[in-house]
Amino acid sequence: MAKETTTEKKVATATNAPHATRTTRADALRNEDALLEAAKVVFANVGVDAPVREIAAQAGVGVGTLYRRFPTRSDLVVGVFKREVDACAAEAPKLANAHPPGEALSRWLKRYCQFIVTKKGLASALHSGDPAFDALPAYFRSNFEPALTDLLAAAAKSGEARHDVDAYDLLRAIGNLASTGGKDGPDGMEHTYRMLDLMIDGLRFGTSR
Amino acid sequence: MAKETTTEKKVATATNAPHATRTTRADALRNEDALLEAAKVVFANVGVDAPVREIAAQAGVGVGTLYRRFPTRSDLVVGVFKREVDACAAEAPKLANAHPPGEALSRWLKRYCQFIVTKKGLASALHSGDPAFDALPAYFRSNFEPALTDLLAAAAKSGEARHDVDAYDLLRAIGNLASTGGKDGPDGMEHTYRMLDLMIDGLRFGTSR
DNA sequence: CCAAATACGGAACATTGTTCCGTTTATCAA
DNA sequence: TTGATAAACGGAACAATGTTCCGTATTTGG
Repeated sequence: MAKETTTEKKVATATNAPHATRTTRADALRNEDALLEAAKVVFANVGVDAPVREIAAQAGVGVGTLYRRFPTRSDLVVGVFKREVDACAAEAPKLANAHPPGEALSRWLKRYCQFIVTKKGLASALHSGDPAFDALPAYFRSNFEPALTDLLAAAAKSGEARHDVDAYDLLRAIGNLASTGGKDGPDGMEHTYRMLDLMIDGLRFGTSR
Repeated sequence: MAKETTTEKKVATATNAPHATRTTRADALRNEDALLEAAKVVFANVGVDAPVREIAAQAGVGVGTLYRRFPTRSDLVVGVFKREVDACAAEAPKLANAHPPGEALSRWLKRYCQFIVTKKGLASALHSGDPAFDALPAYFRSNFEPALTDLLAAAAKSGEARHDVDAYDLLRAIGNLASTGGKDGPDGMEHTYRMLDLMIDGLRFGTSR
């Protein structure tokens, strides 16, 4: 019968397909994630030129494993960047579920600020001319723009934001705002957050009169 | 002589100052220059991350000598940059002596274009955030602006250039012009030179009416 | 020409990048 | 469950480069 106990993902052809393609091993997936997490930490602490060994150690794997998954440093940088973009973008719908539209919007914009600031180290690498990074701006936009568009639309609908603000414009504006002043300023990120609040007030202006 | 073995570095008696400061040795000066010249060539061929050994070899000295004179790579980059600025700026008065004012002006601007193009490799290093490079923009300006100001003034006086062009504006404009399009374009530097000629024509416009 | 100061060269050491292969482990069919 | 096998692992070994150190050579001043 249907053998529901062995719900293998691979379809064996009628008689036999000895070992066409196995599924990627579970430990490999785990290690890939551990490496990205480790790289994120080490990049933040030591910089994007941190020794490969240190990243491997932080991930608890050997350098061979690192090189197998990420043959070049660019691969690792790209991986970390995309992972962080994914994580940040993924918070938008979560916040939208957990809070009123205006609150969700302002919380996510703050989260986005943090993303910008912590990725400042990577930003310089992105502008290094390495063609491996060419696709990242598009990735950035294709993830963040829809996320913010939804938040903005919901907030506008509930009267907590104006209707005439373009998501991408806002992403760029806040990106510039947060990339100067950084977390190492005289008062940490406070200045950035104050500027952000100002901008959020601006978003509200003219609504719900 | 009291103690044959202990006459180490005794303090000179009051009557004389034995060797307060010697002049730097001639070979040291020669080597410093050789290192800068070698670094210029190697940076151009291999990039600013070229191996230290290669630069030392090109200069015909040991790595110890290189490190003695330039403890960090930044020191070497700064040295090369300043040396090239000096060389380029120094040509202005020479050209002014050898040619009519208008000709001297256009020749020097062409020479300046070459400087910009060949230093494009260094330019990225300059914007790397290393504080060692902080002083270079000012050095650039303090050398080039007076040089060009003189050329412009002479050309204006002889009716070969208008009077209302600011030297620094012109430096920046031509710098931007030359830094895009570089020597590796489809037709070498020809495009850049054509644009430069256009600008020089613009300088003449409205004169000698 | 001599002695001292100075500079030199490059071997030795340190750090980091990269490859390679014997061993371990997860997968899957029986 | 088990065993064969592909997949993945770890880290030693090798390679490239950065940096230091010190015995030797050269220059300077007298």
